[in-house]
Formats: sequence, C-alpha cells, structure tokens
Amino acid sequence: MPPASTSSRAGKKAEAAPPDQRPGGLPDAGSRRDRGARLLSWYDRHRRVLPWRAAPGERADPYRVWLSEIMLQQTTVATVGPYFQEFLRRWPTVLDLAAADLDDVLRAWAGLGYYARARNLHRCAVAVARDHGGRFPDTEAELRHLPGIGDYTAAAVAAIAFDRPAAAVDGNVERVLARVFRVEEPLPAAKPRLRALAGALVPEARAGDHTQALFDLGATICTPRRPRCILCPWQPDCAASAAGVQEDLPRKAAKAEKPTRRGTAFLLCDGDGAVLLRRRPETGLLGGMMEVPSTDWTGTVPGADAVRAAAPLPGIGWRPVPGTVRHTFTHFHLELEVLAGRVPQPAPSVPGAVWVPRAGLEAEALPTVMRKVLRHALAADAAGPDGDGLAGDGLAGDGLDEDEGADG
DNA sequence: GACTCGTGGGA
DNA sequence: TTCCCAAGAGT
Repeated sequence: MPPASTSSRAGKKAEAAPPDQRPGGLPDAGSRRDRGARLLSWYDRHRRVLPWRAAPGERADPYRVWLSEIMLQQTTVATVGPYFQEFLRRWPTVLDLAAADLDDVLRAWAGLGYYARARNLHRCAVAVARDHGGRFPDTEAELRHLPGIGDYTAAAVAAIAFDRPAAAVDGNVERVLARVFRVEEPLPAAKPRLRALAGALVPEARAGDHTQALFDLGATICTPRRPRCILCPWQPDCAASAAGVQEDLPRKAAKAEKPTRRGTAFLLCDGDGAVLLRRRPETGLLGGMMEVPSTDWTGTVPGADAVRAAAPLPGIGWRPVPGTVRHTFTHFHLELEVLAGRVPQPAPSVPGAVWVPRAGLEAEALPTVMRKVLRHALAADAAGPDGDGLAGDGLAGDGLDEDEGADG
C-alpha cells in the first residue's frame, strides 16, 4: 500500500524544473500522476509478450502468475520459459500441482536451481488447495502467508493477477527507481527507501500493468549496463540521467569473496551400467535432490582416510577419472575429483542409495553440478584405457551434455 | 542485517 | 577467465 504522498501541492507545472531536487525524496502528486501515465502509455506500445502474461485487457490466471513469479526469482526469462511450459503442461491447475508427488516436482525443477523454491512451490499448492478451496487468495496480506511467497511475490501476484495496488519491488524496480530518484545509498541499505518510492508510484487503476511496465522498463531500457535512456519514457524525470550518473546506480555493497571447496565424488556402476545415486538431505544445499556419493565439500582436499570413509562400498578398485569438475554456486566454488568403480552383477544393495539405469538418469532429480560429474566421468569411462565401453551408447541421447565444467 | 541457497548467459 | 547479474525467500 502506497504511503500518503508527502505534499498536497499538485500543480507546479509552470516551472520546467529539473526532476526532484531532493535526491531520494518522494515525488509530489502531480509529477507522480504524470510519470505514471507516461509509463502506462509506453507499456501499451512496448509491452513484451511472455508465456505467463494475459493478453491486453484479459484477466491473468493467478496460478500462472504465481508459478511464473516463483520460477523467475533470481532467474532469467529465457531460462524459465521451457520450465514454465512444461509445468503448465503437466500440472495445468494448482489442484493438479497440489496432487503431484514432490519428487516429480523436483525432477521437473532439476536444473533451475534454488531447489527450496520447488519444495515451497509444492507446499504452497497444497496450502491453496487445502486452505483456500483451490483458489489463490486475492490480497497481498493473505498471499504473504503462503510458503515461498515473500514481500515481493505477494505484491506481484496481488497486482498482476488481481490488480491490487501493491508495490512489487524486485531488482528491476530497485534499479529504475534508484536512477530516477538518484538514490546514492548502496543496496541493500537503500531497500526501505526504494520501497517507499515504489509504493508512492502505484496507481489505483491498472496496478498490474504498472508493475509489469516497470519490469519491462528495467529489462529493456533501464538495463544494468548501458541503459538506453534515449528511449525511456521517464528520461525527462530521471535525476541520474540528468546528472549523467545512471551507469553508477544503483550502488551496491561490496560482496564477499567466494571460497573454494573441494571434494571427491564416486561414480559406481554395475555390470549393466546402472549408476549408484543417493538423495541429499531435505534441507540445505541442493536439498532433496539426487547426487553421486561423495566426501564432504570442505576447504581442503580430502585425505585418503576421508575418501575411504566416504566410499559407498568397501573393497572397490577405484580408478581416478582424469580432470576436475568445477562448478560455482552462489557463495562458493567447488572442485570435485572423481573416482570411478564397478561392481559385478548382481549389484549389491547399498543402504540409502539406489541403482539407476543409464537411460533413466536424465529424468532423475539431478542438479546441474551432478550432471556435470556424470557427464565427465561417464565420458572418461567410455574413452578409458580399458576400452571396456562402459558408457556404451548411453551418452548420445541421455541429455547429460558436456560443458566447461571439467578439465584434464 | 548477514548468510544460505543454483544456474546460465553476457560483457 | 572472471565477474556480474536475473520477476527473492527463509533463517
């Protein structure tokens, strides 16, 4: 809900004054309305067509809006596209998703990252089905109570799906407003100020279009680098542009350096090429996803004792796979050495682990880092000195594409 | 507030 | 190669 405007003077249009002289101050009512009208006019001419968006004038489906907003958290439109379509195909309504098995949801989410989102997505669907009769609540406050829905998503769904006058402040909006009002304070300390500015701009009518207009403006005009100010409907109002400092805003606090963690992973195959996998703990990094067994990932190379203790079976003739699998998470780099081994048929059962046939790997809930490990180790295995063709024909069509994660 | 939590693409 | 970033939430 927008805070009350800070001024009652509404008509000082005689002065062609530069935009808000007080950096970071709230706009007066007159300039606010004018800005809002220009933004919506621009949006009507330049709105992007996206899979989750309703056609102009049509009502958005709250389920699609919510699903897209969860997927789009810290994730690009291009990445989300195929996942959104596939989820919609498999689970056309929130009730379908609520009835799905969590593991199926995790499998479908694999590769998209931030896997707590997938667990909360399912929990949220169940809550909507059980507590709200299968219909999303239409207020920001009620939405905010659902799993996986924070301040931003509650406002976005309320505005886009229900046209409520809510201020959805994401990275795009923060950037646009930090520039328009020349907010010099760095993020994240500037967030309260930016939220207040965003709230003051929300119109009573067409709040959903206003919200999406800000997204589009941030995505196509007011971009992080080289903003295209000449095309911006707010350029006449923009304090940063007037001062030529738009490229410097928003300022951001320095980030911590990423440490490197290291570990040893075990690729164990049976005589048919099936791979031994286990499920990670429900919470924490890659929570609930599948993985190949490995040592802990720590700041130092695991010693022989640690490697032996972490091996899924004793007495395996482990062969080192040449090279290193590298992967970068949000807050650390990971370097994995891989040991490959084999057991004869019939493969022994391993507590807490499962044998997955080669052809079934792609459908597993395997995060990208584990697909890198498998691709790396299986490729090396196929080309190994034994020439035993363990990988056989399994690589061409199993979707485990090689990337730059391995060297050697 | 400070951390944790993925991934892929672009400069 | 390295860094930055993308429609953030939970603890």
